[in-house]
Amino acid sequence: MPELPEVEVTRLGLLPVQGARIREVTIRHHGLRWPIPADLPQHLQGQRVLQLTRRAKYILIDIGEMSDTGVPTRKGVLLLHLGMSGRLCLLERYFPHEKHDHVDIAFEDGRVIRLRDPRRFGAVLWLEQEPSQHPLLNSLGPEPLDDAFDGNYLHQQLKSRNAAIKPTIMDAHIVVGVGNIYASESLFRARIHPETPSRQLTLPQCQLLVAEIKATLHAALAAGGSSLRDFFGADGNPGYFQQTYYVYGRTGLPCLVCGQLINTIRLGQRSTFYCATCQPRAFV
DNA sequence: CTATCTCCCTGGCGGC
DNA sequence: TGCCGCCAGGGAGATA
Repeated sequence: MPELPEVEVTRLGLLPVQGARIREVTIRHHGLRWPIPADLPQHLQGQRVLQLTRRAKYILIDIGEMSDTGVPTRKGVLLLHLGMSGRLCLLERYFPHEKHDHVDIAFEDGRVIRLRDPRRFGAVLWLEQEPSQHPLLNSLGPEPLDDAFDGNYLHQQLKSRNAAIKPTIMDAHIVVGVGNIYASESLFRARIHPETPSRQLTLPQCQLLVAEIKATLHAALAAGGSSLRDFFGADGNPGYFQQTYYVYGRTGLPCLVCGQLINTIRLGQRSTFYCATCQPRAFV
C-alpha cells in the first residue's frame, strides 16, 4: 500500500534513468484502473527520460529529446500511479518477468523499469497537455510537506465541514498524500479523536495536526530513504518499509504511550485506529 | 457546495 | 487439503 513516502522513495530510486534513451516498451496487461493507451510504446520508443517529479501520489516522467547542447524538449509526460499494490523497480538488466509484471520500459543501456501491480488499481497514462491542467491533477490540494500547508490553511478548510476529521484529512482536495495509515498515525500523535467533526478543531489543534502530519511523513521518508537499497533490491522485489506504527493495525494491543487497548472503527469505509485515552472526544 | 456510497482487483486469511 | 467468503485500500465518479 504505497503511501506518499513510498511513492517519493520510488521516484528517488528511478532518478538514475534520467537522460537514458528508451529502446522498447512492453505492455503485457492493459487493464489497470484505466486502460494503458495502446499507442504508449510508440510515444516512448526512441525518446529520453528528461526529468522525474512527483505530485501527490503520482509520479511524472517527462519524456522527450535532448539537443546536442543539452536543451530538453518535452514531447509528453508519462503519468504513473501505484494504486494499492503497484511497485516500480529499476532493474540493472533484463530479468524474466513474473505474474503481474504488466509493463516494462527497456533502455538502450539494458536497464529496465518494471511495473508490477497485482490488484491493478494503478494507472499508466500519457499526457501531452500541461500536467497540472489534467483533470486528475488540477483540483488537488497542497502538498503536505509544502509551507502552504499550515495550520491557518487547514483551519480555514475545516471551517465549513462537519464530517469526521479522519476522512477529511484523507481528502485530496484538502491536502494530498495522507493515506489511511498516516491519517490514523497523525491523529494519534496530535491527540485528536478521529471522529471529531472537522469544524470543531481549534486553530492550535490544526497547527498541531499539520505539524504531526509533516513529522509522520518525514519520519517515514527518512526510514524509506535509508532503506532505498533494499527497496530496490537486485531481484527486482522491493520490500515495504520496516516501520512500527503507534496505532495502525494494532487493534487490541496496548497503546505505546498509555497502555490502553487500541480501538478500531470504520470511517468512510476505511479502518481507523485510535487510543480512546490519548485521543479523547472533545466536549461540545 | 458538502457528504456518502460504490466500484475497480487479487492475495491472504479464517472458517468449515 | 480445499473451497468459500470476506477483507484490505486510493481515489474517481455517481448520487443525494
